[in-house]
Amino acid sequence: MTAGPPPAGLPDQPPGTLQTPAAPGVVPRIAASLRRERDRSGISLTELARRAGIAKSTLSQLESGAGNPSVETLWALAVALEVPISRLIEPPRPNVQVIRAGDGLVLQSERASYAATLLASCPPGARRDIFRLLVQPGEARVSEPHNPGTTEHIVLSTGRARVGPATEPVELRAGDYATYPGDAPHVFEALEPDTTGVIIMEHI
Amino acid sequence: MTAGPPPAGLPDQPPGTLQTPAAPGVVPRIAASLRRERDRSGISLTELARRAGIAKSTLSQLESGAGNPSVETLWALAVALEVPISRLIEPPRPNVQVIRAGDGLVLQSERASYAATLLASCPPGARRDIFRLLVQPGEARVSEPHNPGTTEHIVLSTGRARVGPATEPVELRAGDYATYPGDAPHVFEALEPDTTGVIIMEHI
DNA sequence: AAGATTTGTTCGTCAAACCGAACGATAGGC
DNA sequence: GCCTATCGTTCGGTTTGACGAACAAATCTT
Repeated sequence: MTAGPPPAGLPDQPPGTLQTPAAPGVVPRIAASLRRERDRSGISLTELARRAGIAKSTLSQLESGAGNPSVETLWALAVALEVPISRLIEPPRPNVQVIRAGDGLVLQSERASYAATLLASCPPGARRDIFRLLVQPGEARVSEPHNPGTTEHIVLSTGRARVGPATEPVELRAGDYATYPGDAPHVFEALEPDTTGVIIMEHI
Repeated sequence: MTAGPPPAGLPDQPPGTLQTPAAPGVVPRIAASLRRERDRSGISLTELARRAGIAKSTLSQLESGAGNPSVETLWALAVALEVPISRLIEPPRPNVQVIRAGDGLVLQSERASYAATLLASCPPGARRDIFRLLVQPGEARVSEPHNPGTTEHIVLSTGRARVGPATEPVELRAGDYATYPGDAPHVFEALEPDTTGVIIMEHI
């Protein structure tokens, strides 16, 4: 996105994520994230600090919102918590799903040759969408990049297809599996009639 | 990727037991990322520092590898560069990864009639495993409950199967999708030869 | 009930992240 | 030629993040 002109100044939004009117500092979010993830793993503050190799006093202050940790500190915490660091920094993934909730919703392409059925939309807590694909040979379908951090997984059920990053697609046959970044342009082109598959879109 | 991808933001360390005295790798990666992204956007160091609202001396040292910036600093830079912050911190994710039908780590059941191939093991941060299934008719396979909170999703590719909670399985045909709790006993029984499918095990 | 652990917090110190200014270097403009 | 502008780097000074120790409160032992 953003071929947009660099509007002289204004340090505004988190890139690639949504905006919140009153730009909330990064710090309070990190504080909340640390709390949340630590609670989730059921581990104590002392123990987490020990595993991360940082002083518990530091962690205490970070969780209490006084902070602004260095990347190394935050990285160590992310490792110890076994979460990607982005989950500590970036705002909780907004529901910017292209698809409205509802079962069996079919996303018809402009061309009728491409049909994606939403099987399980991303519920709160999970971070993935699951689609069933049914595609006919023809022009390759080029997908625009999704949210940053998105990863796509494809398992081809039947048929043959050229799949992957627009720059380096690979050919898949029935049973083959491929994964690639979903936040870069990518393609899906059926090479046989009634090519079917499953796509898991994972939002890290 | 038979061994899980380390992509989601953690270094190559075994989750669970780790002592990270110093986080090696993070700072140089940030240095490289900053250079790269700034070059890509074609703006000067001075200008970037101005837009990010930080001293150019700071940015200079960061790009030269001396550093360990605070998150706020790094965030400001990510905003100014119009990239998600993860692009500055995390190692570039690998592009396409393919597991051909027949390849991959196969989890053989006691009975040879059930074969599950691990396609994408749950990387730290993500919370799902993806399997390819190839099952022959015969005795139903009963899975013991997994971790609490686990949800299973199944998309049947070919064949026919009885799937679901042990108490109330349903019959699926090619293309059908089902989801059910994975933390309760559940079954999978192929009703036709060479029944194939995809299982997503989601660990909330 | 008293002692022993473990919980999370607060305080003083040190190292370093950040800043502003000054620096030599390179590239136009008169 | 010289002057000016911008490039990126380097040098003191200030701010502050991270550490270790000491702290009170809760929990487990004995």
